[in-house]
Amino acid sequence: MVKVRKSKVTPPPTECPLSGCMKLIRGAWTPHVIWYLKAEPRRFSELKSDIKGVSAKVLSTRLKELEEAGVVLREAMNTSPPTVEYSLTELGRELQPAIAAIVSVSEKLKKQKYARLGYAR
Amino acid sequence: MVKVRKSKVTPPPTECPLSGCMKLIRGAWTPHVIWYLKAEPRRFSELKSDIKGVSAKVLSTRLKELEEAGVVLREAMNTSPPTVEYSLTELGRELQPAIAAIVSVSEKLKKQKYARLGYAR
DNA sequence: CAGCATCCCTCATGATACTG
DNA sequence: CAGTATCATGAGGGATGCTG
Repeated sequence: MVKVRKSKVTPPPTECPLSGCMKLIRGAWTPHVIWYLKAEPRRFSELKSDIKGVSAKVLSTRLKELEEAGVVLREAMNTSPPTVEYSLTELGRELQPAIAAIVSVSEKLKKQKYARLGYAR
Repeated sequence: MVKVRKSKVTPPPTECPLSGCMKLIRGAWTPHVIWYLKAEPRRFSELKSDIKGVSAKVLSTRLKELEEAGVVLREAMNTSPPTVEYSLTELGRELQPAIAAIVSVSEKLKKQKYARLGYAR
């Protein structure tokens, strides 16, 4: 009989903190949005062309979710034609390094994989 | 006429590095797997009970993907009954802080939101 | 114990068209 | 420009049952 060992990793306090994490980065394009907002505020259509392949509907949905979560700030400018600028909130900016770290790891993994397969040259 | 400003964010070298990122953390349970492997190797059924709500099928799929990607190491122990231990590779371990950072931000956002709504007490 | 095979079903995404 | 409405699709996920 194999005994199930007790996990040494403490589970989150109330309910899964990872759930919150998942809600934040849910959606295929969420990392892209945060990525492209890192340097400066961007308008809707700018983001849409920054992020190749995203549809207006999905982009709009993500932006609304991120705004609701407190990651992104939406600011309608009183110009003609009307423009809207999106930017990262202070907390939103804290997500940037995390995403960068994941990207970095995935880059290293890619290289490692090529080497493993002998595609090094 | 509104001019579309050039983005100052450099797009990834060859093709979207964020795609690689997405592939890494794709799947609802991927962060959980990495989270629960951070301290020590875990067996399949241990992980399954660590991660409440995950099905064997999905867990198995994620583990296979992560192993294929080079994030997780699978080691079959020659015991009876057979046991299999999963652990993080060196690069896999680099993902841990990133996930922790995202969790941290999501916790802060949650508190901020409660405060905003007046549920502070 | 450690999975794989199957069936089903929901949700996110994509495309298209339209509005303020 | 900055979206919303509607429809169609399909991949990911859950449940169950079976194998080595």
